[in-house]
Amino acid sequence: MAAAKPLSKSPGSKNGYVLEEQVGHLLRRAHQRATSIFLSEFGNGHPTPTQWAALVKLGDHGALSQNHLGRMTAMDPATIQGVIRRLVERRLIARRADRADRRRSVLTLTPAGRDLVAAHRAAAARISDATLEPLTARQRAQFLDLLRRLG
Amino acid sequence: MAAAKPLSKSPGSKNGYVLEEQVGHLLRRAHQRATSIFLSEFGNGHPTPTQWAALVKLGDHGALSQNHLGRMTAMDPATIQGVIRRLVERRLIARRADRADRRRSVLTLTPAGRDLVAAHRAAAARISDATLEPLTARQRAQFLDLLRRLG
DNA sequence: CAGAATTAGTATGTACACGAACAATCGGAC
DNA sequence: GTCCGATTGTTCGTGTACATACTAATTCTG
Repeated sequence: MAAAKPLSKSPGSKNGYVLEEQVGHLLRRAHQRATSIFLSEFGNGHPTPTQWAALVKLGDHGALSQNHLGRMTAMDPATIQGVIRRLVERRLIARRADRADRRRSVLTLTPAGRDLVAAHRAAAARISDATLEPLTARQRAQFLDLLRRLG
Repeated sequence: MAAAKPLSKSPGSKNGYVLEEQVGHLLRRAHQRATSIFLSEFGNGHPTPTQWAALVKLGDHGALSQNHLGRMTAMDPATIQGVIRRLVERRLIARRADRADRRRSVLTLTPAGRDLVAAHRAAAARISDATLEPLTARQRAQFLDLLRRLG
């Protein structure tokens, strides 16, 4: 017997490999959920998660080059390029040439960008809370700790 | 004092909101890392994580409609559409019309698809292991448990 | 100081991810 | 049996994510 037909019961399979038990799959789903919560809380009025990350970091540090900001927010040069372009188009970030290093452009928040960050800090905190909502306080701390180790 | 200049020291900021302590950011980074490990282990010879998920699920269940498979692998209709299209182009999945329901198309693995899944199960298991490598055995179990609750 | 290695930023191509809108079809209420 | 709501699959638009490849500018090294 055996072969062609799918004889297994629930999620299982021939071997012990069950998709929904794999870290990668679970991480993908958790990330999807986090993103979805973020977008619904921030409304369609933009700042996506990565855009928010760039704005916050720039607010914290004042002025950074594009690639430097990318490193701080875990985006490679090709990715941060698009994120910054859209934020510049929306006039939340300003770019000017760096006189000291002509390869670089210096990024800063515009007044509108600063306002937006200030206005959304509370919502951002709520989002983190909502994302962890299924866990108890102790579990949250544990989870964040383990997630950080995985970095 | 205070105002315009970024006076804070390390990652911190005016308020208590530190980007690298937020779940969403940590999940994004962890997911990036998992994807990167997956791609380097599977080589450039394709199956991406989502393609792998679709292939495995289809191997486990034998025959499914496209949207149904999407639900099982956590992909919305628009996303699974592209994933399946690419797998059909690579002749790893076959689609035929469902006579009972003319909206649906039935998906199955081709022999090549079945072979690929069989040949890569071991590598897939290694990937999950490598992804959890920074954690001890107990931490891994804990982490997976918490991740599942977050689903 | 000249050449080599690095770094900043851009462009292109592929692949998720999802909202929104759509046509075709199915199922059930009546 | 017909209309209505739900489902299947597609397309479009926007936004990550990354490899690769390329230019320009800077820094390192001999």
